[in-house]
Amino acid sequence: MPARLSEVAALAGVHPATASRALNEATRNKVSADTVLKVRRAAEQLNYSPNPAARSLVTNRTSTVGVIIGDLTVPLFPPLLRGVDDVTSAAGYTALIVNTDNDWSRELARIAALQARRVDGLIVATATSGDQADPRIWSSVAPTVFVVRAPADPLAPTVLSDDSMGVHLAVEHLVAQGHRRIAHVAGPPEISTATARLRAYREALFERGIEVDPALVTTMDSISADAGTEALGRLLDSGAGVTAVLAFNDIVAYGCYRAVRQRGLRCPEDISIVGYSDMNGADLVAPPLTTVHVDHQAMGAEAARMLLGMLSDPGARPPHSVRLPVSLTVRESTAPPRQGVPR
Amino acid sequence: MPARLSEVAALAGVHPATASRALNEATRNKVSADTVLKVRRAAEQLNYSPNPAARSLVTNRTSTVGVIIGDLTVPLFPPLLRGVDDVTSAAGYTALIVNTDNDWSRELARIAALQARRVDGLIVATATSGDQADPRIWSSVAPTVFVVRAPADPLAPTVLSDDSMGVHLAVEHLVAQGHRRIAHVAGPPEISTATARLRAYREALFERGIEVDPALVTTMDSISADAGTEALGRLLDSGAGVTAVLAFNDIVAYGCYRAVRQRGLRCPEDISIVGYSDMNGADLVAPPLTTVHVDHQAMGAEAARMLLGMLSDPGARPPHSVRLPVSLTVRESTAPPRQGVPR
DNA sequence: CTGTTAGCGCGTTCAT
DNA sequence: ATGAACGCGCTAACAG
Repeated sequence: MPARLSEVAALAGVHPATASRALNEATRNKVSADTVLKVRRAAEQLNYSPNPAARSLVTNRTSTVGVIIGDLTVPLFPPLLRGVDDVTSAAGYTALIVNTDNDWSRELARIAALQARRVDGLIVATATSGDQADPRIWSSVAPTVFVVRAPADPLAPTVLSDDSMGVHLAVEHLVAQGHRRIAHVAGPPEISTATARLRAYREALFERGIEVDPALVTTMDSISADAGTEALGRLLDSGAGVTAVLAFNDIVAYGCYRAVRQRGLRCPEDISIVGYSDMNGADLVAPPLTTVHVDHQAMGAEAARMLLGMLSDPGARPPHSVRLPVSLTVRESTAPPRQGVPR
Repeated sequence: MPARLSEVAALAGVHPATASRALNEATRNKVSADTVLKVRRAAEQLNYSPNPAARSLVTNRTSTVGVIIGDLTVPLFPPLLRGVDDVTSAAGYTALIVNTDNDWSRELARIAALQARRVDGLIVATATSGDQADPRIWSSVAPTVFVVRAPADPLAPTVLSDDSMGVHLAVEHLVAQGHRRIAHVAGPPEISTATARLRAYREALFERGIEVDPALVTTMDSISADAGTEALGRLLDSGAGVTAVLAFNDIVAYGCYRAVRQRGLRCPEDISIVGYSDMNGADLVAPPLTTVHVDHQAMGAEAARMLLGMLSDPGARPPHSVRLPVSLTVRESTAPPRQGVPR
């Protein structure tokens, strides 16, 4: 049982109210310098830490934020949570992390649990662009920041990465190596990032004066290695003359590896493959994957900073959404096409 | 602002204390059946949920448990947390997850934060067998269950997986395919699982009447793919005549893949490789990895159950530690040795 | 079975 | 600058 404020006050020889004022940043100036010192000493000596329940009860805040994610085993989430945790815990907040399993009813249940816990704010990484994603579902619970996935309401505070930039970097890299027949294995259109990357892919080719051939795009209806294998397999068998592939993400790229191998082709000698995300382990596969590096930790940190800003100044207008830059990590899954660089 | 208990009571036409009794499982029997009904109806109508701060203040419990892990990006943790979360949240508890980054000072700071939050219990997945790991550091904060890693005190409640069983399954599989020269790329001796697996490796060979050749064991001083590449490389170059390798874990196995490839050998045709953990993605590498499957989700769930048991009956003696069984997932990284099965 | 009373540990008035 | 008094929302002890 830790010490109470009254014990600290007694040891310091002051009234509990004074001790409270001395210990709290905001009210410290209403107390003489040396009583502050006495109280702090006493607190330290007794190893005092305020009872958060008692504090919550009067301040009506919990210093907790809920973080809603789909599936923790998806490799983008651990670094994202790390980023969130770094800034929240530095500010004295605790993150309550919730796994929805990408199940909407489960998500609703967990939101209710977070509400019951009286979280001060919410960081949501599960919003999809299509369905029932009315942002009020979250923001009626507490101030909310969206991250990684775009919410239905474009005005809601959001932290995304720059998909357009990533795709342009990838295409740029392939084109510089001499590729002209660059395929795209796209994600399902109800995922906002899938449509964004597809659009950027077309743009990037167009800007470089390369024919945008619809035959070079396959759309998966789910995101998995198997879907990638199947999708690229079709493309390869169609005789479209592909020399390079931009996969929707790293997992799909792994599936593409398999499709290439199954046909007795080699990566990168016969086909170059570029992933997206630079997930944990992308350097360990064979060949090590060239991929767009997304700094998910920075995204989590930025989302947390944004949310804490909203909490510290509830009156202010919601902050502008941001789109963080990405970079290209070149490894060994890309090389010039067989026939060499045309001149 | 959610409804308060007094409002529910007013709507139901009873005293707040009665409403409280009606709403709480444990005291419900002290109230007539139809007042329970009235109160529940009122609560539902007002969308009542009790203020956890107020409740904590009087019950002196927070219905939270702290979960301490090393690094969330290590793939065993996400499923483990999932297991913890499943059972804790079903019991009305919230898990507070803490990343120590495998940094001891950071761990101490986070333990302090959890203590400040008044967690009811602790699940610790970071204890190493060697150094400063006095279990009292944790158990002085709250009742504690250790999971995945063995604490210094063997009597502390712990959930481990059966390393011996896993190694025996792996060796059994290799021997059944005709391997006799089975190497082991072992982890550093200060990791408790490393010594356990090494011991089991020797045992398993011995029990099958196979020579235990010290030249077939390399010890890494850190656990990484690079260390695995380097370690198996030495073994391969030593001319010890290895036909199969048991790696400390999957990551190390990936490193072993590289060592094999670098020498122009092939897996599994020239060298069979077995991993340990069956981490996310082990089915996606080439060749898909044969590995000992550890059910980390089950371990997390079991640890949580154990902890909740301790919390619900503080008087009882601490529960016995358990060691959960593992299984072998056979994929394509193992095959009979080149010269075929000797008879 | 139900109402009354008290108090959990704090921050915040309002006096002094 | 400090002390006194109050109340946040809830459960527990005690009456009736």
